[in-house]
Amino acid sequence: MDERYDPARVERAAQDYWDSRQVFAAREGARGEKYYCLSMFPYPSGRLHMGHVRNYTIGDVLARFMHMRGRNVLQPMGWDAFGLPAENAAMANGVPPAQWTRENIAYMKRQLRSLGFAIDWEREIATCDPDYYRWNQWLFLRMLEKGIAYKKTGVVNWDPVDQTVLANEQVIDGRGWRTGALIEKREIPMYYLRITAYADELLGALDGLEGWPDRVRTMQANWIGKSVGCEIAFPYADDTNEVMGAAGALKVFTTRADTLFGATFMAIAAEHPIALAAAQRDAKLAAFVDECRRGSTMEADVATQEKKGLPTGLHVRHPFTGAPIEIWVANYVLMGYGEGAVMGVPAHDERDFEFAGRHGIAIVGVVKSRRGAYDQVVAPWIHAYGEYGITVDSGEFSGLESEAAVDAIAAKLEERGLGAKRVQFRLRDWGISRQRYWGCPIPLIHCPACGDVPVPDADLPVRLPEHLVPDGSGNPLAKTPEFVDCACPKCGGAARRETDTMDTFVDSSWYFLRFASAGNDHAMVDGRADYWLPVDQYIGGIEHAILHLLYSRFWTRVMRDLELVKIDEPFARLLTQGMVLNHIYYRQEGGARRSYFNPADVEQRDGRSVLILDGEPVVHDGLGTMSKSKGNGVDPQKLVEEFGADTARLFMMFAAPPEQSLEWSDEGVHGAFRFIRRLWKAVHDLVSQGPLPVADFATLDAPQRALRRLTHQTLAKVTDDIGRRHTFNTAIAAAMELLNGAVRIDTSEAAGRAVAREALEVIVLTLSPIIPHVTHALWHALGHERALIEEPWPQPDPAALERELVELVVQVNGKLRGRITVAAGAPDDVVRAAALAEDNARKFINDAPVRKVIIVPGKLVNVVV
RNA sequence: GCCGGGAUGGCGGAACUGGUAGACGCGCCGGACUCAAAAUCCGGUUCUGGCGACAGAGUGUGGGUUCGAUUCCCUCUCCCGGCACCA
Repeated sequence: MDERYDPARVERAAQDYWDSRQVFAAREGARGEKYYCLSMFPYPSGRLHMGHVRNYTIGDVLARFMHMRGRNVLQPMGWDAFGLPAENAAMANGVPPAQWTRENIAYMKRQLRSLGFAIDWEREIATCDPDYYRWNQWLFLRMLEKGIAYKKTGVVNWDPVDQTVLANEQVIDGRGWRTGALIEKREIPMYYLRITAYADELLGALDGLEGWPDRVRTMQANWIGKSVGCEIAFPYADDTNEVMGAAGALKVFTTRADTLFGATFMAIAAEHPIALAAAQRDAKLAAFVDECRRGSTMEADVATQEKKGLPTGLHVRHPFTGAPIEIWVANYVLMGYGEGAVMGVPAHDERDFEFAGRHGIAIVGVVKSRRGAYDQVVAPWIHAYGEYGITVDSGEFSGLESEAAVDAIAAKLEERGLGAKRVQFRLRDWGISRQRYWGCPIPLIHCPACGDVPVPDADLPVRLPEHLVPDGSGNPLAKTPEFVDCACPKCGGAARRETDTMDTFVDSSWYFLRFASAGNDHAMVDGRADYWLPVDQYIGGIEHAILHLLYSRFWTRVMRDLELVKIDEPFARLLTQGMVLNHIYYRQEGGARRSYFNPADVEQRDGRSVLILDGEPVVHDGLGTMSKSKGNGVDPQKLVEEFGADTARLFMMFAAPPEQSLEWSDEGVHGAFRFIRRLWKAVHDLVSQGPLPVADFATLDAPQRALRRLTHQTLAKVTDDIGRRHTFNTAIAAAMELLNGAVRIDTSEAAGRAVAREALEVIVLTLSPIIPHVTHALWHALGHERALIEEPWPQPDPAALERELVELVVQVNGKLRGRITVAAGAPDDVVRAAALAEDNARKFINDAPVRKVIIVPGKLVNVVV
């Protein structure tokens, strides 16, 4: 054994061993119970960053741990390879997205390999490969047949200068990132997936996902947002009838039908048909509708913008009193949600209250709070106004509890055909059309004679041409006749191919199934998926808590209903890793464009941030997730080259528990390296003292017994920390303590060496999932023939854990005053007497009468005086 | 704005079910080794007072429950994630 720890040599040797024996190639039915361990696959942005290292190390630790516990482990890896950054890179460098993406994949794969992850690379997939995305297309056609996929219009960000659709990310303060032009909303036809048809099931099944963090389940439940309420139709008054050209009614949805008699205005979206009709004869209104059309489609922007509204001069009639209620156009009402209209009840809804206050609309209180006594609803808004209570001034419904009033009003509305109880979800259908090049083509053909015609299965995949280079003005597919021009599959006439591509969330909604059916040319999934699925442990960033995970749950159910898989839920257990954060710095360029700078290139000078290169200031934009678009990623490559993969892995796992977000800093990386070197030296020193003795643990002296106890305590703790708690940082800390104990033991005699050896072996075995390379070498050095990866996980020896004496803390009135040592398992009266006799405690008891003594076994005694 | 999460020494963090606050590591200070430096090893390190034994304070803010609160409840502040076309 070398005296010096040489990470590069050690890591090459270990990786060669694993590779040459195909240790991580998973086979269906081999070994014990299956364990499918999956980390979210990366977008191939160019280089790994520390968030990836964190994510994949967590997965690898669990995969290797379970391997040692005898499970048949599958840990695959692939590439979420379609998406916007490839198009941006193409615009910047003139390189086709396909080439850029494949080069990135090659580089990042080398990086992943150098980190020594126990991945079955035979199952690797990239979503930009036709062999993969043909099944997106195939399933989309099945959804179309079943009515799960359908076409309707949707709103997009339109850049009028570039004549192109922008992603939300490309809209900065309402302007296009390249052109700086004011963005408009534009309605275009798109394809949608009917996820709302599964809303109830997706919500209900959350209860059964016990292996998921509560916070994720809560977020999903809130996102689906089931509310039971009432649909109410307000018949048009004569003026509205006239403008709309026919009699009708304005429909709204409300959860507070009990406040119906307090409705003093109606608010409709700018795109609502009544708003459009009214705008035709009112220039001011037309200008306002136009203003609403500009600006962001993002909910966060809509929710924070100043709430504006304008009266239409038109009215509806109250369904019970017949009183006229004026219709307003409001910028906070969204056409895409509910009916695109809400009833305004200022007395009992905070947002309506503010709106009414600003526009001088009447406030009519119709519910009296049960607890808070208030006579009248007056500014400022208080919480009690919005509470349930007893209805007043509500005609025949007065004097009811709110809950009863909702039911009574709904029943009466239904009787009159003016409404009914209804369930409303916040969740909207999933729009999957993207007006972009680098994605999976939607397999449809538009024929002037036959309409929208699906591409026949036999013609799949519709291949994406890979040589195009986008220039920022629209989708290059639309300008490529070889792609667009085609024959109609039905009539054979000239037709145009659909040029929209699919949302990349489609790609990631089922990749975990394809890993389990890798290489099948004839089917999307096969029986192997039934063996491996569901994923036993899924690991990924908390930023995916809603969209990706919800879409995957939905897609899996669609495949279940098509009898392609047998599971309902794709992921049995979920670990949501916290973000790795770094500072964000940028400079404003032309248009709305910002160029970002890596924090490593920025320094603080006289209290401001400047670029080291030119000394000019940059704007600090807080902390954020490491990402390519913000330029704040940290490449692990230097770390691996300088200290090795084991140090990088150990440091990352030691820095914080996995679920916690983490501000990046490489302070402390020396500590991780130092620990590995200390462990190496400890093993080296022990084995160089001569042959390792066979242990007789029955005749140990006190320090040796103490070390043995520590060894087995540590083993139990590390097993629990890795296997149950997933707190790798505390597992590592415990192993460090054990090493501190092991190097202090006297090894001049055989018994001491035996106890030290046992301690070192426990460290090597239990840390092997985290630092697999160095432990692979050390295991051999400790005299073992068999490779560490083939060893089972060790069991603690209960006999080693026994102790005769325990130390208890003595408190007086809850304050720590002293310590006593008593026999383990001593009866309460003995413990009590010892505590009352403790010198320092006695000073604080000071002859006062003892009112109570609380004994927490093995921990403390609290004397209350 | 809405939904979810977080805040503990100079720094990362520990305290798992309400029971010793600060494990482990970094940094820093002192010492050993060295011609010297690096590396390594030993000791110290929440703050205040005290030579010390020890005492007082202390887990973002303000309140509450409890014999006892970092942990439970309420209020506020700041930070992070998501908000449907970043992935």
